[in-house]
Amino acid sequence: MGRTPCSDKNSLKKGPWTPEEDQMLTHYIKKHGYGNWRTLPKNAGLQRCGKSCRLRWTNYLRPDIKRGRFSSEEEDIIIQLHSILDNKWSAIAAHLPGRTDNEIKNYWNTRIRKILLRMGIDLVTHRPRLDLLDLWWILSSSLYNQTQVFLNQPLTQSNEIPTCSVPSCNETQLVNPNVDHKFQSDISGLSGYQGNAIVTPPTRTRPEYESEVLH
DNA sequence: AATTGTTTCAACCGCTCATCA
DNA sequence: TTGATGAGCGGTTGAAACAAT
Repeated sequence: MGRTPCSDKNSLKKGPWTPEEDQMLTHYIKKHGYGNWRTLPKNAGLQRCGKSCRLRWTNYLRPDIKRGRFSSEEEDIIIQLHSILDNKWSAIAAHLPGRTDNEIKNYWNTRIRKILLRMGIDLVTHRPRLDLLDLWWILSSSLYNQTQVFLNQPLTQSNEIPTCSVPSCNETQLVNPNVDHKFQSDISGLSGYQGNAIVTPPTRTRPEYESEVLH
């Protein structure tokens, strides 16, 4: 069915709110409550649609809004709830007093999401991405073997790099393939990740890791 | 100092759901 | 039961701020 955008009607104003508009909306709601959002803008003397007024009020003007950076405790909650609720931002926001769904959604998309991706963690399952793990496994094992063979072998006249086969899983220690230096600093600011995925290199074999971490 | 690239976040859009006549 | 309407949600956009070169 669909719905025409409210701003198409009566050439209502769009874009950033001015301090005057904020004041008019706040004053009206404090005096009358918000009741019907559709009729509110007209009653409050605003050239905005009800939807825009509701969004401005709930995401910015509401007196109980908590502004500023998310604490590490809040990050913990967001990450853990996201693993349960997925992108149900309003449901997640219900557990974080003073935070809006929009704010949490933005925070997830701009910060946490990137960190988890860099860690090689699947954003849907909150588990390590095994496709990346396998790829890294093959590449690193191959490189390791090439190095060992090369070091143990007398120099050939042609200086060719010897070829080698990929070892079995049991022979190779596991580290998280996507850990880099930037990640180390990111994760230090992400105390919340209790996730299922961080592995301390390089003390475990892959089968141990899979049985311990992935299940 | 100027330019370019990246990040952040407020705001919009389109859709679904709930309610009511 | 059905269609109209309002509220709310999640995805996306774009401008401003900031960082890097």
